[in-house]
Amino acid sequence: MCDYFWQRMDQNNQGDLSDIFRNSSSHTSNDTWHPLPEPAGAFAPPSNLFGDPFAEIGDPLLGELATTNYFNSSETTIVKTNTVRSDDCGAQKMLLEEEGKSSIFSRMLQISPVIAGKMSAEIGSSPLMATVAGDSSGCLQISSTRVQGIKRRKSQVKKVVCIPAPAAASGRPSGTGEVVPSDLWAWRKYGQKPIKGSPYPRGYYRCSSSKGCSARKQVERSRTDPNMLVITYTSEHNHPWPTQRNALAGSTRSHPSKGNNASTSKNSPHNLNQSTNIKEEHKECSSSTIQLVKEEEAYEMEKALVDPQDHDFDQVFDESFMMSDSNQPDDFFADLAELESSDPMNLIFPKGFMGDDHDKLDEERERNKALDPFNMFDWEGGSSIEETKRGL
DNA sequence: CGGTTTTGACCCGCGC
DNA sequence: GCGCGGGTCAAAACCG
Repeated sequence: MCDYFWQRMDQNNQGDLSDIFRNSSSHTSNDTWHPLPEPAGAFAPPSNLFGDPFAEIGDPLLGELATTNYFNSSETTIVKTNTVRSDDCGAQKMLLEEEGKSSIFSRMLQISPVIAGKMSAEIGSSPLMATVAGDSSGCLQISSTRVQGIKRRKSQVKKVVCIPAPAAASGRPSGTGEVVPSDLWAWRKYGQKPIKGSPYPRGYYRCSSSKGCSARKQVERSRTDPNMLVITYTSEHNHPWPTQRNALAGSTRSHPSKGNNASTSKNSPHNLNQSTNIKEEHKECSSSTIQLVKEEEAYEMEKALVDPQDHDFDQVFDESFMMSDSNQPDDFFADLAELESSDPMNLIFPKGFMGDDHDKLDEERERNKALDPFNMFDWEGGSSIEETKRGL
């Protein structure tokens, strides 16, 4: 699958997926999807690794989500309509017309954290608010949205990620009852507020990986679907991904399972041992939803939504992924090893984990299963995994 | 000791 | 100007 993918990436000089990826940096507030003249190939290293994580890297949270069977892609479809509706994130969402094919985006999301990150970045870089979502029916929604009715103090870029809440009721809540999935960034909670109209409070987090980093995120439960967490990323990181969490003390205090080692090792992205159950848990979660939203100033979404470029966009994805299998994280990481180390994921995965030795691929495959990148998506309710599984 | 979470107070933008 | 609601601050407590 991945070979096919990369081959295509190499063969197509225009109009292919890489073009779409690469378009992120070229988007202005008015342009639409269009290929760039650059030759295709492996993804270039993020030009702004220290800059906007939305634009190039993609948030590790998203990447981790992307590399699992989190989406049941075999059941997903791309939906294209001209419907505009309100979504949970306070934005309007436009769905894509149903293609009757497996979702390119879902496959994309399973292919690579990098790709998925880039994909989300591309969508997010669009002047439109873009949403990639798998709804409860298994449909993956690719949406262009525009915030309306959201009060904003300043003009700022936001990215909204909607993910299934890790069994809030049974999960190991923090002191305020919220279960927050952690990503590779170190976040420090600095506030919590009850939100009008929502029974669930909103938590405010800022990046503690680096002093001076202005990246922030807000975590709240969806008011319409309490099983969903809405994570809003604001501002940007001004530093690369942390190779190790610097947050240990406070981050584990609320864990009732603090007696075991997981509570202290969970924060290290290199410690991926505790996750078979987590992986299985999310495999079962076919109704998951990811929504990537990048908010910019008001934009004419309607125009873009009828733009013929969209068709090319879909077609490109279809061509690129029709041959792909849906559950190839292992293969992908094996293939990924062929990529240059400029990939930001190398900041995350130990070299061995990336499968740099193909001869040992098979025997390591089983082991890698336990090292599913999703494991880094560390649901803080580690002790509640079994409860979560029972709940599903 | 250095990191976190918690939580009430404060600040700010917006609508009336 | 005032009130409301959301976002942030900062002290206290907690944790490894």
